[in-house]
Amino acid sequence: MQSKLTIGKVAKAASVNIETIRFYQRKGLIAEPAKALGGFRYYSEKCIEEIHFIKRAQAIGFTLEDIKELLAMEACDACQQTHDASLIKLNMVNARIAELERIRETLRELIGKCEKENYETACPIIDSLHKH
Amino acid sequence: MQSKLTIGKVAKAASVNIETIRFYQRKGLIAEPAKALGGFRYYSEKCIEEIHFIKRAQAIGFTLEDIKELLAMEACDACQQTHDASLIKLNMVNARIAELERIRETLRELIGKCEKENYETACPIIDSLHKH
DNA sequence: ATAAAGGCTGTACTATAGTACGATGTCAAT
DNA sequence: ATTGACATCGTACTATAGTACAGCCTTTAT
Repeated sequence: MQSKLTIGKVAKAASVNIETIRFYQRKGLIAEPAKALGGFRYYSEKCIEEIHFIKRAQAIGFTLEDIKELLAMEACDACQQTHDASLIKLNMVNARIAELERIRETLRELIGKCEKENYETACPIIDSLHKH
Repeated sequence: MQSKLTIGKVAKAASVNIETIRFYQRKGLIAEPAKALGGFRYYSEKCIEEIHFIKRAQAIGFTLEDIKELLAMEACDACQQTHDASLIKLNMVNARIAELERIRETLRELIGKCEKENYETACPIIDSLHKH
C-alpha cells in the first residue's frame, strides 16, 4: 500500500515548489483537500495531473488567470469558448512576435553601425537613443 | 522669461506620470535636483531628454536595469560594452521570438483541430492539455 | 521515546515597471 | 490675502508568478 500523498510528495511528483501548489490553491486553480485528523491534507493523484495541466497551458502562452477560465470552460463543456480564447491568445502571440521583430531590426542596425565604425567615434547606439 | 520647470511640467513635456519620474529617481536613473528655497525642486530641459532616452531604450527591449548600465557605459565612453550589451539583448530577443513561434505553432494546430471537429466531440484543446 | 522531517498558517519578500494617495507645505493668480 | 493648483515625502498598492520563512504542530523513522 502506497503512503499517503502529502503536499511535499505532490510537489516532488509534479516538479514544482510546495509553495507553488499553495499559491495555486490560493488563486483558486486547484482545490485544497479537507484536513484529515491531525491537520494534514492528503492529495489524490489527480492533483498532480492538474498541476501538469497548468504547466502545459502556461507553456503555450496562457496566464494563470487564463487557465482559471479554461478550467471553468472545461467544467461546462464550452469548446467554442476555449477555441475563442485560444484564438485571442494566438493573436496576442502574433502581435508580440511582430513587436519583437521590429525591436530585432533596430538592434541589428545599431549593432551593425557600431561594428562598422570600429568603436572609434561616439557610440552610435547611445547616440541614436539621444536623437530627437 | 519662461517659468521654472517643476516636476509636473517635466512630466507633461515628457508624457509620463509624475510618479514615474520620482520612480526613476529612486532607481537612480535620473538625478533629483537640489531643493530650492521653499522646498520645490526645479528641473532643467536635460531631464526631459533623459526621460526620452529611457523611453527609447525601453522601446528596443532594454529593462530599466539595463538602461542604468547603458548610462554608466555612456559616462565612461564604453562603446564596446554598449555593443556587447546590445548583442546580448539581441540574442534574448531572438530566443524569445523562437519560443513564441513554437507557441504559435502549437496554438494554430489546436485551433485547427477544434475547427475541423466542429465543436462536437470533447474539446481538443482541453484534451491536449490533459494528455500525459 | 525521541528527534528529524515534514505539514500548516499567515505574512512578507523577489522581480519588473510603475501608480495612488494622504498629510503637509508652497506657489501663483485673483 | 486668500484660494486653488501643485510639490514633497513616505508608504502602500497594482499586475504576474511565484518564493521564503517563522512559529507551531504532526508524522515517521530510529
